[in-house]
Amino acid sequence: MKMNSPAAVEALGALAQEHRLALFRLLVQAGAAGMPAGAIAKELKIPNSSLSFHLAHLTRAGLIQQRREGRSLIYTADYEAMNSLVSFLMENCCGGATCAPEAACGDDAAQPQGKVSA
Amino acid sequence: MKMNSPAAVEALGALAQEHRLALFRLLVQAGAAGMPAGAIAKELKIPNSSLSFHLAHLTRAGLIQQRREGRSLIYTADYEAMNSLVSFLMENCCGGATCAPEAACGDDAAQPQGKVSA
DNA sequence: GAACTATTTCGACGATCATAGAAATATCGC
DNA sequence: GCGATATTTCTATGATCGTCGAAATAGTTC
Repeated sequence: MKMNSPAAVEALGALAQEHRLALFRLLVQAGAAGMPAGAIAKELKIPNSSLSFHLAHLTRAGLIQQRREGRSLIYTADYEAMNSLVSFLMENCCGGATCAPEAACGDDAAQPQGKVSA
Repeated sequence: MKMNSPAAVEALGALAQEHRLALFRLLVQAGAAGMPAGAIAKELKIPNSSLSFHLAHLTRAGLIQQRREGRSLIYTADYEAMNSLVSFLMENCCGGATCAPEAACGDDAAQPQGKVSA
């Protein structure tokens, strides 16, 4: 995915909030298995309506994705977007000197290993 | 540097703004040489007062640092803070599977190579 | 198709943020 | 100390954001 300034601002803004940051990190750690909205709300201890607002915010920013599974909506972190964001932030780091691996995660390493009560 | 949730929220919030993001990336690319406030204002085409606001914001978030050089204040990106932030974001990525280099930039690679009119 | 569960949308409130001109502060060179 | 340059603080205004109860929507099961 190609990252640009407006998209990066949107993504960073989405992450710049306590609940959304915790939410995103939760999904990052959950791996490809993801988590249903209800479980997230319970984990983060916030009302469903608030969670929904934050989920929509992160989704709009392209940081997480949604899939339906039964009557639950499962959310997963978008590792590609995360990597793009990080790469964008570090672009030409240190004036072009080769110094950053520029991050890479999930593209082919995100195997499901978490528990999901599906 | 140890990163925690409030600090990460502050850092992300600082970056979640068009001008500040451009400013930070400019400094990231400027390397250890950094840039004086005036040059930044000219580069980003924003009023001094606005720039000062944004510089203070990024400084408070711990993402940039300031040093005096003559009558100019030189700002530099704090690569360590940037790396900490990225690492925090990717912590236990993919459920602990080894997949991310977790970023590294500047700690010993940020050699001055830009021009500074000192 | 009705009862049930999971999740989202609506609405209203208070709080925080971005902007930029004008005035104040700091440093320099003489 | 004075004039000049560099940067910050002050101040005011409009805009955006986070919260969460209540109602609405979507999907499941029988």
